[in-house]
Amino acid sequence: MCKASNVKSVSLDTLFELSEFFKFFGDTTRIRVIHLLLSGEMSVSAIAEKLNLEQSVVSHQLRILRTANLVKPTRDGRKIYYALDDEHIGEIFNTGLAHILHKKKG
Amino acid sequence: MCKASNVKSVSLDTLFELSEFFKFFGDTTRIRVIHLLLSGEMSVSAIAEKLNLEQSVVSHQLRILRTANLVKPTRDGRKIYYALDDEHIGEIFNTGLAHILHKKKG
DNA sequence: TAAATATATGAACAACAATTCATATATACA
DNA sequence: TGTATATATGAATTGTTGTTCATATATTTA
Repeated sequence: MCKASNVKSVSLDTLFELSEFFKFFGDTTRIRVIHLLLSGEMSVSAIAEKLNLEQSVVSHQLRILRTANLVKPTRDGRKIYYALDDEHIGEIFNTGLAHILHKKKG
Repeated sequence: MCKASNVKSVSLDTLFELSEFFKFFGDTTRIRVIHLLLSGEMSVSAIAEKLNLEQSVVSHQLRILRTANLVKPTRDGRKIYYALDDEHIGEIFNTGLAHILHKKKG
């Protein structure tokens, strides 16, 4: 028998995946990259320059995001342009941002 | 001159806070606690029992969430009941969950 | 094909975070 | 007041993660 509740029960497995998913947003470098890509695709070198980061730092973090299918690379010549690959990313980013901004106002 | 964009620019400082905020959701233990508290307040021992975790593990993680004002303790006798302290938490949890569930379906 | 440019990646290192264990604090009750 | 119960916390340990540095791969162009 289940207790009545308005909150859906979530499997242990899904909760684990959920925490893994939030981890992608839980790093300054990655969140800056995500924020940048919200405005559109950008090459690795452009990202590095814009964020004032070493190229290898950006590449390493892009690999993490790419492996998780959060960003998608497209090669053009010797440049590789990265774009957000999931329509939910902006929504999650903005939900968190709304919280932070709301908190700042007191 | 600014380039036209539909995406709000966010300060470095705010992006850092945002990533720090998402970190709270980026741990299995904490996300399980948060999920549990979505149904209502619960004592430390009840949380530990329900999640099959050591009491000190739960207390340590609750301290992290408490310090960030994500949960709020209320003492009743020798028990301390924890409840979610921020109305946005459920929203963020559900936004992430929707993404995970959507992904699972393919 | 050689040089230059753009990106990726492996290994080492450093920083950080979660758990464990022991113990401290606080409350209730006999 | 002494004991039991509930929770918190510090220290040590372990596991994880991000960065750095060196180098590899891929593409373009001279």
